[in-house]
Amino acid sequence: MRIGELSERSGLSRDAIRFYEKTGLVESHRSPNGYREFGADAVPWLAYVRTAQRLGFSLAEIAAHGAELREAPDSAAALSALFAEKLAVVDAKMAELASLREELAERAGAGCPLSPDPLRSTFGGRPI
Amino acid sequence: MRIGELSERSGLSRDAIRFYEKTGLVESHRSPNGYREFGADAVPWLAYVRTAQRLGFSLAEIAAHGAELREAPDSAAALSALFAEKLAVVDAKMAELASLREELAERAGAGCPLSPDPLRSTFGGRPI
DNA sequence: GTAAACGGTGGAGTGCACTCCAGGGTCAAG
DNA sequence: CTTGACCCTGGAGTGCACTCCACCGTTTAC
Repeated sequence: MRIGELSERSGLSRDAIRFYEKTGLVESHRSPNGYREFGADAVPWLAYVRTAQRLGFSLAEIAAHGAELREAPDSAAALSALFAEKLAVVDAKMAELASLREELAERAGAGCPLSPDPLRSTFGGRPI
Repeated sequence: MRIGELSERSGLSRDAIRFYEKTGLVESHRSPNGYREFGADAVPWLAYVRTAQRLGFSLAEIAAHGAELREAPDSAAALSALFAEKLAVVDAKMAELASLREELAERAGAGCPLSPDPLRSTFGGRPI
Protein backbone atom coordinates (compact mmCIF):
# COMPACT_ATOMS: atom_id res chain seq x y z
CA MET A 1 0.00 0.00 0.00
CA ARG A 2 1.16 3.55 -0.63
CA ILE A 3 1.47 6.32 1.91
CA GLY A 4 -1.97 7.81 1.34
CA GLU A 5 -3.77 4.58 2.12
CA LEU A 6 -1.57 3.91 5.14
CA SER A 7 -2.27 7.44 6.32
CA GLU A 8 -6.02 6.86 6.15
CA ARG A 9 -5.87 3.42 7.69
CA SER A 10 -3.56 4.42 10.53
CA GLY A 11 -4.96 7.87 11.19
CA LEU A 12 -1.47 9.35 10.94
CA SER A 13 -0.54 12.16 8.58
CA ARG A 14 1.63 11.43 5.54
CA ASP A 15 4.23 13.72 7.02
CA ALA A 16 4.22 11.80 10.27
CA ILE A 17 4.64 8.51 8.43
CA ARG A 18 7.54 9.88 6.38
CA PHE A 19 9.05 11.19 9.59
CA TYR A 20 8.64 7.78 11.23
CA GLU A 21 10.31 6.14 8.25
CA LYS A 22 13.24 8.53 8.47
CA THR A 23 13.71 7.65 12.13
CA GLY A 24 13.48 3.91 11.50
CA LEU A 25 10.11 3.40 13.14
CA VAL A 26 8.53 1.91 10.07
CA GLU A 27 9.98 0.31 6.94
CA SER A 28 9.04 0.54 3.31
CA HIS A 29 10.50 -0.36 -0.03
CA ARG A 30 10.24 1.83 -3.07
CA SER A 31 8.32 1.27 -6.30
CA PRO A 32 10.23 1.95 -9.53
CA ASN A 33 8.67 5.41 -9.58
CA GLY A 34 10.09 6.18 -6.17
CA TYR A 35 6.84 5.84 -4.25
CA ARG A 36 6.98 4.19 -0.82
CA GLU A 37 5.31 0.81 -0.56
CA PHE A 38 4.21 -0.40 2.88
CA GLY A 39 3.19 -3.91 3.92
CA ALA A 40 -0.15 -4.61 5.56
CA ASP A 41 1.75 -5.06 8.84
CA ALA A 42 2.40 -1.36 8.95
CA VAL A 43 -1.16 -0.62 10.05
CA PRO A 44 -1.21 -2.60 13.32
CA TRP A 45 2.40 -1.71 13.94
CA LEU A 46 1.64 2.01 13.73
CA ALA A 47 -1.36 1.52 16.01
CA TYR A 48 1.00 -0.09 18.50
CA VAL A 49 3.43 2.79 18.10
CA ARG A 50 0.71 5.32 18.90
CA THR A 51 -0.46 3.43 21.93
CA ALA A 52 3.03 3.02 23.31
CA GLN A 53 3.68 6.68 22.64
CA ARG A 54 0.58 7.87 24.46
CA LEU A 55 1.72 5.78 27.40
CA GLY A 56 4.92 7.72 27.68
CA PHE A 57 7.42 5.81 25.59
CA SER A 58 9.57 7.92 23.29
CA LEU A 59 9.79 7.19 19.59
CA ALA A 60 13.42 6.24 20.13
CA GLU A 61 12.43 3.59 22.67
CA ILE A 62 9.70 2.24 20.43
CA ALA A 63 12.03 2.18 17.45
CA ALA A 64 14.63 0.32 19.51
CA HIS A 65 12.01 -2.23 20.48
CA GLY A 66 11.01 -2.66 16.85
CA ALA A 67 14.63 -3.06 15.79
CA GLU A 68 15.21 -5.67 18.48
CA LEU A 69 12.20 -7.57 17.24
CA ARG A 70 13.49 -7.53 13.70
CA GLU A 71 17.04 -8.47 14.63
CA ALA A 72 16.20 -11.10 17.20
CA PRO A 73 17.34 -14.59 16.34
CA ASP A 74 14.07 -16.15 15.36
CA SER A 75 13.96 -18.56 18.26
CA ALA A 76 11.07 -18.74 20.65
CA ALA A 77 13.39 -18.51 23.65
CA ALA A 78 15.15 -15.33 22.51
CA LEU A 79 11.90 -13.61 21.64
CA SER A 80 10.33 -14.68 24.90
CA ALA A 81 13.18 -13.03 26.76
CA LEU A 82 12.73 -9.88 24.70
CA PHE A 83 9.03 -9.68 25.42
CA ALA A 84 9.51 -10.50 29.07
CA GLU A 85 11.84 -7.53 29.29
CA LYS A 86 9.27 -5.17 27.75
CA LEU A 87 6.66 -6.69 30.00
CA ALA A 88 8.67 -5.62 33.03
CA VAL A 89 8.77 -2.05 31.74
CA VAL A 90 5.03 -2.04 31.17
CA ASP A 91 4.41 -3.57 34.58
CA ALA A 92 6.49 -0.86 36.21
CA LYS A 93 4.40 1.77 34.48
CA MET A 94 1.23 0.04 35.58
CA ALA A 95 2.44 0.01 39.15
CA GLU A 96 3.12 3.75 39.03
CA LEU A 97 -0.26 4.33 37.54
CA ALA A 98 -1.85 2.14 40.20
CA SER A 99 -0.37 4.19 43.01
CA LEU A 100 -1.54 7.36 41.32
CA ARG A 101 -4.97 5.80 41.01
CA GLU A 102 -5.01 4.79 44.63
CA GLU A 103 -4.19 8.30 45.72
CA LEU A 104 -7.07 9.61 43.62
CA ALA A 105 -9.45 6.85 44.69
CA GLU A 106 -8.89 7.69 48.34
CA ARG A 107 -10.03 11.27 47.67
CA ALA A 108 -12.94 10.25 45.47
CA GLY A 109 -14.27 7.89 48.14
CA ALA A 110 -17.02 8.83 50.59
CA GLY A 111 -16.47 12.45 51.60
CA CYS A 112 -13.08 12.56 53.18
CA PRO A 113 -12.42 15.80 55.03
CA LEU A 114 -10.08 18.18 53.29
CA SER A 115 -7.84 20.80 54.81
CA PRO A 116 -7.94 24.42 53.54
CA ASP A 117 -5.13 23.46 51.19
CA PRO A 118 -6.15 20.27 49.42
CA LEU A 119 -2.56 19.53 48.49
CA ARG A 120 -1.46 19.23 52.05
CA SER A 121 -3.97 16.55 52.85
CA THR A 122 -3.60 14.87 49.50
CA PHE A 123 0.11 14.53 49.23
CA GLY A 124 1.46 15.48 52.62
CA GLY A 125 1.72 11.93 53.90
CA ARG A 126 3.47 9.38 51.78
CA PRO A 127 4.85 11.01 48.63
CA ILE A 128 3.50 9.28 45.56
CA MET B 1 12.19 26.58 51.69
CA ARG B 2 14.10 28.26 48.88
CA ILE B 3 14.63 26.97 45.40
CA GLY B 4 17.97 25.28 46.06
CA GLU B 5 16.60 23.10 48.80
CA LEU B 6 13.49 22.26 46.82
CA SER B 7 15.70 21.38 43.89
CA GLU B 8 17.69 18.95 46.00
CA ARG B 9 14.66 17.47 47.69
CA SER B 10 12.66 17.03 44.50
CA GLY B 11 15.48 16.07 42.19
CA LEU B 12 14.44 18.77 39.74
CA SER B 13 16.76 21.48 38.48
CA ARG B 14 16.30 25.07 39.65
CA ASP B 15 15.56 26.01 36.08
CA ALA B 16 12.88 23.35 35.82
CA ILE B 17 11.26 24.58 39.04
CA ARG B 18 11.30 28.19 37.86
CA PHE B 19 9.82 27.00 34.58
CA TYR B 20 7.11 25.08 36.43
CA GLU B 21 6.31 28.16 38.47
CA LYS B 22 6.02 30.26 35.33
CA THR B 23 3.53 27.79 33.89
CA GLY B 24 1.51 27.64 37.09
CA LEU B 25 2.48 24.11 38.05
CA VAL B 26 3.82 25.13 41.42
CA GLU B 27 3.25 28.17 43.60
CA SER B 28 5.57 30.24 45.73
CA HIS B 29 5.55 33.53 47.50
CA ARG B 30 8.49 35.88 47.57
CA SER B 31 10.70 36.90 50.46
CA PRO B 32 11.41 40.64 50.80
CA ASN B 33 14.65 40.09 48.90
CA GLY B 34 12.79 38.60 45.96
CA TYR B 35 13.71 35.00 46.64
CA ARG B 36 11.05 32.36 46.01
CA GLU B 37 9.73 30.63 49.12
CA PHE B 38 8.08 27.23 48.72
CA GLY B 39 5.97 25.35 51.21
CA ALA B 40 6.82 21.82 52.32
CA ASP B 41 3.91 20.62 50.15
CA ALA B 42 5.90 21.45 47.07
CA VAL B 43 8.07 18.35 47.48
CA PRO B 44 5.35 15.68 47.27
CA TRP B 45 3.47 17.74 44.73
CA LEU B 46 6.48 17.87 42.42
CA ALA B 47 6.95 14.13 42.89
CA TYR B 48 3.35 13.69 41.79
CA VAL B 49 3.96 15.97 38.81
CA ARG B 50 6.95 13.88 37.71
CA THR B 51 5.05 10.63 38.03
CA ALA B 52 2.06 11.91 36.12
CA GLN B 53 4.38 13.29 33.49
CA ARG B 54 6.24 10.02 32.99
CA LEU B 55 2.86 8.37 32.54
CA GLY B 56 2.10 10.54 29.55
CA PHE B 57 0.23 13.52 31.00
CA SER B 58 1.36 16.88 29.68
CA LEU B 59 2.37 19.65 32.06
CA ALA B 60 -0.70 21.58 30.92
CA GLU B 61 -2.99 18.73 31.97
CA ILE B 62 -1.23 18.38 35.30
CA ALA B 63 -1.37 22.12 35.89
CA ALA B 64 -5.07 22.14 35.07
CA HIS B 65 -5.64 19.38 37.58
CA GLY B 66 -3.70 21.30 40.21
CA ALA B 67 -5.64 24.47 39.48
CA GLU B 68 -8.94 22.62 39.72
CA LEU B 69 -7.89 21.27 43.07
CA ARG B 70 -7.05 24.73 44.30
CA GLU B 71 -10.18 26.36 42.96
CA ALA B 72 -12.62 23.64 43.87
CA PRO B 73 -15.32 24.65 46.32
CA ASP B 74 -14.06 22.98 49.45
CA SER B 75 -16.94 20.53 49.69
CA ALA B 76 -16.43 16.82 49.82
CA ALA B 77 -18.95 16.22 47.04
CA ALA B 78 -17.32 18.59 44.55
CA LEU B 79 -13.86 17.25 45.21
CA SER B 80 -15.07 13.70 44.97
CA ALA B 81 -16.45 14.44 41.52
CA LEU B 82 -13.14 16.00 40.54
CA PHE B 83 -11.15 13.01 41.67
CA ALA B 84 -13.58 10.56 40.12
CA GLU B 85 -13.03 12.32 36.81
CA LYS B 86 -9.25 12.00 37.05
CA LEU B 87 -9.72 8.43 38.12
CA ALA B 88 -11.50 7.69 34.86
CA VAL B 89 -8.58 9.13 32.89
CA VAL B 90 -6.11 7.05 34.84
CA ASP B 91 -8.25 3.94 34.43
CA ALA B 92 -8.37 4.46 30.69
CA LYS B 93 -4.60 4.66 30.60
CA MET B 94 -4.36 1.52 32.69
CA ALA B 95 -6.67 -0.29 30.28
CA GLU B 96 -4.48 0.70 27.34
CA LEU B 97 -1.42 -0.43 29.19
CA ALA B 98 -3.13 -3.69 30.09
CA SER B 99 -3.88 -4.50 26.47
CA LEU B 100 -0.29 -3.70 25.56
CA ARG B 101 0.81 -5.96 28.38
CA GLU B 102 -1.46 -8.75 27.26
CA GLU B 103 -0.08 -8.60 23.76
CA LEU B 104 3.44 -8.86 25.14
CA ALA B 105 2.55 -11.54 27.67
CA GLU B 106 1.14 -13.77 24.96
CA ARG B 107 4.46 -13.64 23.15
CA ALA B 108 6.56 -14.05 26.26
CA GLY B 109 4.62 -17.16 27.25
CA ALA B 110 5.81 -20.71 26.51
CA GLY B 111 7.37 -20.75 23.03
CA CYS B 112 4.67 -19.65 20.68
CA PRO B 113 5.62 -20.22 17.06
CA LEU B 114 6.69 -17.12 15.18
CA SER B 115 6.51 -16.38 11.50
CA PRO B 116 9.60 -15.16 9.60
CA ASP B 117 8.38 -11.65 10.28
CA PRO B 118 7.67 -11.33 13.99
CA LEU B 119 5.47 -8.31 13.43
CA ARG B 120 2.99 -10.21 11.35
CA SER B 121 2.40 -12.79 14.04
CA THR B 122 2.55 -10.26 16.83
CA PHE B 123 0.24 -7.60 15.58
CA GLY B 124 -1.43 -9.07 12.53
CA GLY B 125 -4.58 -10.14 14.30
CA ARG B 126 -6.39 -7.64 16.45
CA PRO B 127 -4.65 -4.27 16.32
CA ILE B 128 -3.67 -3.16 19.78
C1' DG C 1 -3.36 16.97 -23.49
C1' DT C 2 -4.51 18.72 -19.36
C1' DA C 3 -6.37 18.76 -14.85
C1' DA C 4 -6.80 16.51 -10.43
C1' DA C 5 -5.10 13.49 -7.25
C1' DC C 6 -1.26 11.50 -5.55
C1' DG C 7 3.65 10.98 -4.69
C1' DG C 8 8.66 12.86 -3.80
C1' DT C 9 12.35 16.06 -1.49
C1' DG C 10 14.35 19.65 1.35
C1' DG C 11 13.88 23.04 4.57
C1' DA C 12 11.58 26.17 7.64
C1' DG C 13 8.44 26.57 11.47
C1' DT C 14 5.84 25.00 15.80
C1' DG C 15 4.86 23.56 20.57
C1' DC C 16 6.53 21.40 24.53
C1' DA C 17 9.68 20.90 28.17
C1' DC C 18 13.22 22.12 29.45
C1' DT C 19 18.65 23.81 29.73
C1' DC C 20 22.18 27.15 29.61
C1' DC C 21 24.05 31.41 29.82
C1' DA C 22 24.96 36.60 30.89
C1' DG C 23 24.59 40.06 33.87
C1' DG C 24 23.47 41.28 38.29
C1' DG C 25 21.66 41.46 43.39
C1' DT C 26 21.82 39.12 48.51
C1' DC C 27 23.85 37.23 52.40
C1' DA C 28 26.76 34.70 55.82
C1' DA C 29 31.58 33.52 56.96
C1' DG C 30 36.22 34.75 57.56
C1' DC D 1 35.33 43.99 52.79
C1' DT D 2 35.85 40.51 49.86
C1' DT D 3 34.86 35.72 48.71
C1' DG D 4 31.65 32.21 47.81
C1' DA D 5 27.26 30.33 47.82
C1' DC D 6 22.98 31.44 46.70
C1' DC D 7 19.29 33.97 44.30
C1' DC D 8 17.06 36.96 40.40
C1' DT D 9 15.62 38.03 35.28
C1' DG D 10 15.63 37.70 30.39
C1' DG D 11 16.78 35.52 26.45
C1' DA D 12 18.96 32.17 23.53
C1' DG D 13 19.53 27.34 22.54
C1' DT D 14 18.25 22.19 22.53
C1' DG D 15 15.85 17.84 21.51
C1' DC D 16 11.67 15.71 20.36
C1' DA D 17 7.84 15.05 17.48
C1' DC D 18 5.92 16.58 14.36
C1' DT D 19 3.59 20.19 10.65
C1' DC D 20 3.65 23.16 6.75
C1' DC D 21 5.31 24.68 2.52
C1' DA D 22 7.31 25.25 -2.04
C1' DC D 23 8.46 23.11 -5.86
C1' DC D 24 8.60 19.19 -8.63
C1' DG D 25 7.44 14.41 -10.89
C1' DT D 26 3.67 10.48 -11.76
C1' DT D 27 -0.64 8.52 -12.59
C1' DT D 28 -5.54 8.45 -13.68
C1' DA D 29 -9.75 10.32 -15.72
C1' DC D 30 -11.91 12.93 -19.05
